Amino acid sequence: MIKMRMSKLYLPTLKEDPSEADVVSHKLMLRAGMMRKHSAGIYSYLPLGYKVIKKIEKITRKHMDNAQAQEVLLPIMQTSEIWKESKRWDKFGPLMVKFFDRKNREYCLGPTHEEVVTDLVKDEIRSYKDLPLNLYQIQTKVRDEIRPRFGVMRGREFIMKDAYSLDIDYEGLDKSYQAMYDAYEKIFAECGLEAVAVEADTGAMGGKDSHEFMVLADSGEDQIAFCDSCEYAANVERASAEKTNIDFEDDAEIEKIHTPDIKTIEDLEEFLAYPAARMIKAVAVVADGEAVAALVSGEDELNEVKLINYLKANELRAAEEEEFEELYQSTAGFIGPVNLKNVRIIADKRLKNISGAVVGANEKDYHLKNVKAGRDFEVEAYTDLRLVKEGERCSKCSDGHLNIKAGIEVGHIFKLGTKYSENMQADYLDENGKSQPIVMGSYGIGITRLVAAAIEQNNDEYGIIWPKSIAPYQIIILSLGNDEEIKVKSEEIYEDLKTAGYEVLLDDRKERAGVKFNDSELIGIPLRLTIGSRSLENGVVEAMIRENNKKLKIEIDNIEDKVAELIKEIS
RNA sequence: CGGAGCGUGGCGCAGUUUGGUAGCGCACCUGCUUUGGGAGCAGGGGGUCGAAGGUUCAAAUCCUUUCGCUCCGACCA
Repeated sequence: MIKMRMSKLYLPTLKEDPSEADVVSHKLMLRAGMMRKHSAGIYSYLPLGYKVIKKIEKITRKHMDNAQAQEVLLPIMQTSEIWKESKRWDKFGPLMVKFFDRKNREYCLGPTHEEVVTDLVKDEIRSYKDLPLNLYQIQTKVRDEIRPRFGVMRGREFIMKDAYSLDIDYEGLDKSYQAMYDAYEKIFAECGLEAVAVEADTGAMGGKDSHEFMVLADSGEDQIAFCDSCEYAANVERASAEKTNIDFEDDAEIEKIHTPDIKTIEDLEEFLAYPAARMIKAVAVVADGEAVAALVSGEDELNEVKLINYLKANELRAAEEEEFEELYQSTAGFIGPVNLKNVRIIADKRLKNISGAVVGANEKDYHLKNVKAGRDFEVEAYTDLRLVKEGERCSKCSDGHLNIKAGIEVGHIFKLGTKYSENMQADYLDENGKSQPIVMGSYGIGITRLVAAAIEQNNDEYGIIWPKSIAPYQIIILSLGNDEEIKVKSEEIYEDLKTAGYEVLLDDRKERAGVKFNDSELIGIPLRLTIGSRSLENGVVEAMIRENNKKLKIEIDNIEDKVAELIKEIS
């Protein structure tokens, strides 16, 4: 058996917070010697960090295998052809690292593997008898993120478990999807994480249903709306709330008003003494090069994801200064829907019957009041475009209200449908000998992000507190002092516990007690056994449970039984 | 890409405003003491001050360019 003595372990811990980190998991992963940065969003994992990763991978494999998924390993280097076939070469665009080989053939480093899987199975799967199938892998993904952040939370290189289900029809997909949903719940639970499934947007993956698995943490980059009464939980990108339409029942004629240098809703509220609900906010965005004005109430915020989905656009960005003139014949701060030419106007459904509204006049320093929808302007469509807010009424049940919390997306599952199989001609023959596209799903878990999420959820002022299922070691033995008897006893206990099947780390370094105590807390090992002259005289060692930092004396004579008992109690 | 900030021994920082012999703490090496909560004393090693160019008798410090990193916004596991 391999001896893991701390004197030989490559574990460079840091006493001070590194200046490059300011999120707790990032700081602790560096301080605990789990990893080191190579470049922005790219890390080397050191022995301790890699051990945790392997633990999570093992748990993931177990539940994937139990769900009848089969592990494969797909190429990291992928030809541009398959991406062009699926029509995502441009969609993923700058997110992909692209390069040419010596024969001038173009490749990318795989940011995800839908294309490869579809390409792989399309020649092998000929009949409905070959389906269903679920293939998964655990592999490094490369995405040239716009902004890598928070250490391993948003890296440019990260380890992901990705699975792809292949079914004959949507009914089969529903089953495959549910199986993955269930497996995910088990995986996160076994990793000791509190994760919740929420309704999600499908983004660049496409498809219809989608759930994200979120670990609630203040440092999370996602906002999630939860109903306090029913089961409803959704990413705010998608969440909807019950809001009444706005109508001031005011038929007065439209009127132009001078509003010098009044550009924001707040300024207007003050200047006109009208509530924000009376204003219409027109947000100028350019979607795939096309000018769009999105209308929401002055008291609401535009939800860009909802807009992009309505438009079926690839890219959405705010209009630039010059574009207000060129594309909108308007001016920043005074844009409005009345007489807005050659611009697609999409409005939030709350504005459907609005009257008596105030809008920009498309002229510097002027607004229009008493504006009425339908009479003074037309829109292409009324649809849900607003971002939900804390406390609003739930759209699923009548009596609940929405709470908004931050979360870290650790898993995401998609019902892809036939988008890839159709674009890439992955067909099978059904019972009637008729060619049908394979119905697909895709399922991801960010393994390395999960490590960070686990730390975000389990830490204190002293360091990491690993849930025992993913801890790099379950037990750490501190051997204090230079006394020969202590060294011998420590070795003995160490060997016994190893033989009993535990993963044990022995701190045999020539360090002072304080250093050992602090390092053991920093690296978050669930159970610590301290062996020193003070306790040894009385035939006991001191145990400390990292979870609650409680200490107790245990007798050396029946140490194995006592350790088993303690480990069992630890979560 | 837009906005903000930072690059000085391995790590954390001071020094830059006002140009004039590169410093502090931690870590590291040697010796002695200490030894259950990040030790003490003594001695020691290590930095072309992110890079390039310029101004100057003289540049970490002033100017120009450039690269990297972090944070705030749009992307995602």
